[in-house]
Amino acid sequence: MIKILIAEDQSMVLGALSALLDLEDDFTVVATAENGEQAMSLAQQHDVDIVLTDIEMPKMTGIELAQALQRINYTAKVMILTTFTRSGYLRRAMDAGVKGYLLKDAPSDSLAQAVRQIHQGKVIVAPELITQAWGEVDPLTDKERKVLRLAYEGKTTEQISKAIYLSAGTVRNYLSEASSKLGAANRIEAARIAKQNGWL
Amino acid sequence: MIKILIAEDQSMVLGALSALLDLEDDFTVVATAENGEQAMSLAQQHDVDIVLTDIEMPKMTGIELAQALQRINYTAKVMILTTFTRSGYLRRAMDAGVKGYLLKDAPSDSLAQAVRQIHQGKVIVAPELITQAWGEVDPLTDKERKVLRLAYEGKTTEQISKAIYLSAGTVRNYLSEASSKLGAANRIEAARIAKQNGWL
DNA sequence: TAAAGGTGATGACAATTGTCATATTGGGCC
DNA sequence: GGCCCAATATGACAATTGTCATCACCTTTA
Repeated sequence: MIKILIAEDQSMVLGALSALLDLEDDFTVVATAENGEQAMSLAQQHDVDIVLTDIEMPKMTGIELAQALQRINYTAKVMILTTFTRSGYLRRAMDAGVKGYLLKDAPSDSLAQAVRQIHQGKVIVAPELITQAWGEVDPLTDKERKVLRLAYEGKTTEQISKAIYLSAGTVRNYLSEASSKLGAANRIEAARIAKQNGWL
Repeated sequence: MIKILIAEDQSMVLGALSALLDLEDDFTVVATAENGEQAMSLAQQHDVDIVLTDIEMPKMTGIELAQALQRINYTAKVMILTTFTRSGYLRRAMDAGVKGYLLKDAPSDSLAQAVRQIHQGKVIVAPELITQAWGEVDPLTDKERKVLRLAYEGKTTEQISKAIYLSAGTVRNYLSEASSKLGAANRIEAARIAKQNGWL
């Protein structure tokens, strides 16, 4: 019997996934969580084989969850199930020791199969992502990322400079540099590109 | 037996929802679709009681689907199941004759109950949305919306003006007007506000 | 210790954007 | 026809943004 813990912040989807996996005779969903923190504590309470988690969740993302589990040498295999096709996410997930990365776009009957394969020790990555995975690397520095994130929210140069304690001129330099690295014509486009690649 | 058609673009979620609803003895999922167009044609082939659909889908949104079904006097009751809490969406859904608007955040066991109630002729709206629903009305004109959408993508005034065959000056006027209506300091913030309210 | 490299700041200039007042145009409609 | 209105344009000006060269300070490292 493969013991599964599911973490997913949309209750409806969580319940539905749980129903889907419970249909399999060799699976049992031992616990469910609506955020990463809860999943972390439930994982420690239960004996679990597979942790199936989304990425974007309140309090703790799925990737942070994987990192935290890795840090305490937790033996369960972590599997990401998400909509995000950003190569940045995949890379970070692999670094966190994740054993599977599936997309919610994949047919629902492929999930059970993937769970079994990962349980057997294989590593599964959504085919759509394999090619692009080792493509471009995030070219942004931390400062550029931070500045770009604020610009993305519509903050002006002035507001950004106050928010992160840098001079307005420096902020503009970072934005300009980011745009140029990303081949964008302005801060908005730059932010969109970064966002699309999971760099933001 | 309540006959259900499900439209949802994420296969995994579609399959999971299908599994969830099939657990109920009085339900039968007669068809599933991955976009609105497909749902439209399947609805016409099958005899269906409830159409359960997401909003954002390729080819045809859930709201457009509801409108199309309303136009041909299709008798099935349409139910929206989505993540979007934008009041704009809810309003447009109600205008399209939708009988239920649930959030994916709601507990999964509330879905079956809602389906039954809607089947009995009730109208169900997620409680989180009821209060804000009749709040602010979309203040944007069609042109403003169109211009703002392009600006949101990082297009410059010049590019926008070419895309929609208006002078650059007029585009700037529209953007300025939109910002002022929305209380935003610049186009980016304006676009974000509009987006948040489902006006974009 | 000197060279190299990273981080942040400045100044200058052009381009773009935001704002506003004021045209122009082409319907509806009395 | 004449009037009103909405949609679109223009021009002018200030503010913001994008770009670039250069400088000042620290660390790191050879």
